[in-house]
Amino acid sequence: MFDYGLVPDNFTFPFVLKACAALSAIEHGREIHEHVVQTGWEKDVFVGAALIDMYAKCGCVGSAREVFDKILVRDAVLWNSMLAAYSQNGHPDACLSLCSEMVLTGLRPTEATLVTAISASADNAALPQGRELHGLSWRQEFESHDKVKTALVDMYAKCGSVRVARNLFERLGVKRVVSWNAMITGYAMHGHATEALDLFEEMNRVAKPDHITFVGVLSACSHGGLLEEGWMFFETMIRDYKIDPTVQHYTCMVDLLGHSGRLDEAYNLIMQMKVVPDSGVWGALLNSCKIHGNVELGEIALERLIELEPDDAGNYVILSNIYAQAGKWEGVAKLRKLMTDRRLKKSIACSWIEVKNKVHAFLSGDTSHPLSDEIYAELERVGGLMKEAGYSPSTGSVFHDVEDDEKANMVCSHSERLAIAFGLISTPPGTRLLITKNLRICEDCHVAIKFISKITEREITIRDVNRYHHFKDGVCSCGDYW
DNA sequence: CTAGGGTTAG
Repeated sequence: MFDYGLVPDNFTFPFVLKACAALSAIEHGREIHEHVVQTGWEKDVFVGAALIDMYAKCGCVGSAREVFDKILVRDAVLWNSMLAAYSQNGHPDACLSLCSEMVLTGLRPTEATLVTAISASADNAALPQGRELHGLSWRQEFESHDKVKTALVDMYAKCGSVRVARNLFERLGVKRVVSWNAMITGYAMHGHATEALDLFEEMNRVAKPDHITFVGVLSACSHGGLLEEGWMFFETMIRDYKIDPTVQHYTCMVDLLGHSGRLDEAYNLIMQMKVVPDSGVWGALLNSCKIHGNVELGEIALERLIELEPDDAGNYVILSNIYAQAGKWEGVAKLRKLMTDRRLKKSIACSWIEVKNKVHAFLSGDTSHPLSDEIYAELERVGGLMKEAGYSPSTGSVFHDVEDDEKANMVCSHSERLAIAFGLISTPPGTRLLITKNLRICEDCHVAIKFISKITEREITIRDVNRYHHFKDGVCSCGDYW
């Protein structure tokens, strides 16, 4: 175009920027951005939205925001692009606060605004926020839109209300593949394997499952420990549905084999698969090694994980736990040194609970809550009842568990226990407690919470980093492997 | 005289 002496205009840029976005070609994108500035189109909302989207798809949220801030007369699509930029780059909270800012300017949200914001609140596992957006959808008369409703199905499932999700799902006008996928995946993460598989059968009569559907189905099998069924679905997917397995499918299979204790088979599967193994696959293997106490494969998995994500402290901690369980203290010491040398800090454990539409957050050993004294008193009271019922804090491996190993003899002040105690004293008897946590639940807390659920006759639901645990009457829905 | 562009759920 330049060779012909032509100057691009406001219609040219969006096309070119879309191409940059599709290729994640950031250098080209920045070059085009310069042309935009030179030709004076930087205040155009169409060009601006395309620029924001390009930067977002290249992972440069900061640059996207600069573009957004320079445009003072904004339309809804410009806002939506910026919301999506945050959402796609793992900043759901920024997405949500920008959404309220948008609403405050008086601009009417569009379908895309709601879909983006609702999915951000799903990522945040923030039920109050999600509910608020549900209300906003009603008021703006978008609740009947199937896209918005599917986003709500996903949000309610991810925020712990599977039944509400199912209800909305049934009220969808047209169930599209994404809608089925949202519901199946929702059941899977709650460990409701039967419901997920029943829904898959039902889906087959009316829609064609895609590769995401199978991620849901396979993860349902793995969370439910259904080894045979998992293999059957994996094979049918390839043979009958002609879907090539992706890393995500392999991750489910590794998890499935690993959970059943078939670690060598899991390792062999990774070695022979035709796609490049990512941190998810090796992470699944490492986690299975932790469950079954396999030091040798755990070491291999960590080696690969260090190559892929050297700064993720969680991986080192898991292998360290495996060493500790096996009594290999020199291994524990070696990893601890490795972590200090690399200046790696474990992420701080945090749990939060919603009570009366308000979120209360707790850190491990936290004493900052206004009701702190009452919370610790309740922990002590319940702790006494637990001892009578036969609970004794596990020793040994707990000293080096996922969080707070310095104060391991005080495991009873782990963040989830504080959140539970707060829930117990601030809700009527029998109310279900819903807690979200940023890390895995430690072994000891898992045992303890089973006791608490029985003693207090409460249903306790905890969302872990990767799945839900439903504690009821002394049993957890994860069947004790997670 | 006309056309053509940006955002969204699993």
